[in-house]
Amino acid sequence: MKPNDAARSGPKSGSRDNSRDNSKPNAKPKSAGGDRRLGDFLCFAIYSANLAFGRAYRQGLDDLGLTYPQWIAIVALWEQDGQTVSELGEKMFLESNTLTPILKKLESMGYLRRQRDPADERQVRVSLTDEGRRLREKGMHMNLVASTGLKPDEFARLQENVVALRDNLIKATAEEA
Amino acid sequence: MKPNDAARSGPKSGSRDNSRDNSKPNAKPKSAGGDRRLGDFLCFAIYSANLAFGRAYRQGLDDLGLTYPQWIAIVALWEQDGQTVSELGEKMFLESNTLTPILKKLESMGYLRRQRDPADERQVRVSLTDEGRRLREKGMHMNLVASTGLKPDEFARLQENVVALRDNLIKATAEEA
DNA sequence: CACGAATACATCGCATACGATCTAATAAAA
DNA sequence: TTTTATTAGATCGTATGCGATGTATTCGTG
Repeated sequence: MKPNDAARSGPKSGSRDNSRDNSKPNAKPKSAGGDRRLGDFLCFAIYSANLAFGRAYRQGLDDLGLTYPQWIAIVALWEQDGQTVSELGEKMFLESNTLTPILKKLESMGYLRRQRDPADERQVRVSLTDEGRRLREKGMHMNLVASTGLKPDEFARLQENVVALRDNLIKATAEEA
Repeated sequence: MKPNDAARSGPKSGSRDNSRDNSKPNAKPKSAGGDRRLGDFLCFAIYSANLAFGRAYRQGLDDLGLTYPQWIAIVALWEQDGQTVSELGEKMFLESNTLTPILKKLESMGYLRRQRDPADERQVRVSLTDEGRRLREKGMHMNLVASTGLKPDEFARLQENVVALRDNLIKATAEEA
């Protein structure tokens, strides 16, 4: 089978039409209306930084045999055990449609238990098993990437600003509903 | 929305202290080993901020009929047309396994063309169609969320720090290979 | 108590991410 | 010039995110 039947052949002379070369508008367009370059988007900086973190953490997570969201769930449960799916979701900023499969997977791996709350059968309480706690301890010793290249004060301020940004975005998004 | 406290009437093995206290060691554990709370992880701040951005942008993107990575691709191609898949991937921090399906989708929507470079048939050059450019212009006028809640100087510094963080992570990850 | 509304999860479909692997085309070496 | 290695995309399987929807349980009101 051909690797690609589309995108093949074409009138396409050697001149690749860089006619559209917007490489340098003029001055800083900034937040005017939108003709900004990719590098000017804060959202893209966050998006790509998140990808970078995922890759930086991959080795350590592979050693644990976990994915990133799985690890987050373990950490969150270690902080407070017996949370409901909703509560856990609030902390992880995820909803049941995303969280349930992750929790089921972790349960199948033996790291946690999911059980309906007898007091309210709608709710599912999630709690770490001993093995899950051991995994969390194991993760302690693995310093998952320290190479942020930021000075301590920059690091702290960055952390605060990112959190503030996140919370503002969430608030603003919720408001316009 | 969240009336009850967790930790109550757990059906599980009784003696687990739900309120997992985590006894503050003394000072900031920081980069020590890892018994940090979720909120102390910079990676989690970035991760959740990225989720927040995705939600904040969703309405505007829905109006365009695009997803977030699709929109990024359009923006990147508008900056420079006729890029190869690799070049585009470098800017978007994605590889062909992720990028190809996105580009194929955008092609099927009529926003871009994918054609093998006659000079090197291994490469695929991607270029916006007129319709793709129109979409980019349309996106200009939609100021996708301004509510970061940050003062301009904070915003700029945050942007720089996030970019620096990302690049350092990538460099560090590449080095240990 | 009946019954519709609200709540808490779960399921489904689509769209990323990404490791592993494949193919075709080109480059490098023998 | 064969042979081999490298390169650029594409494909596949797995795991998120998330909108839309389904289902069981509980709540609220008459």
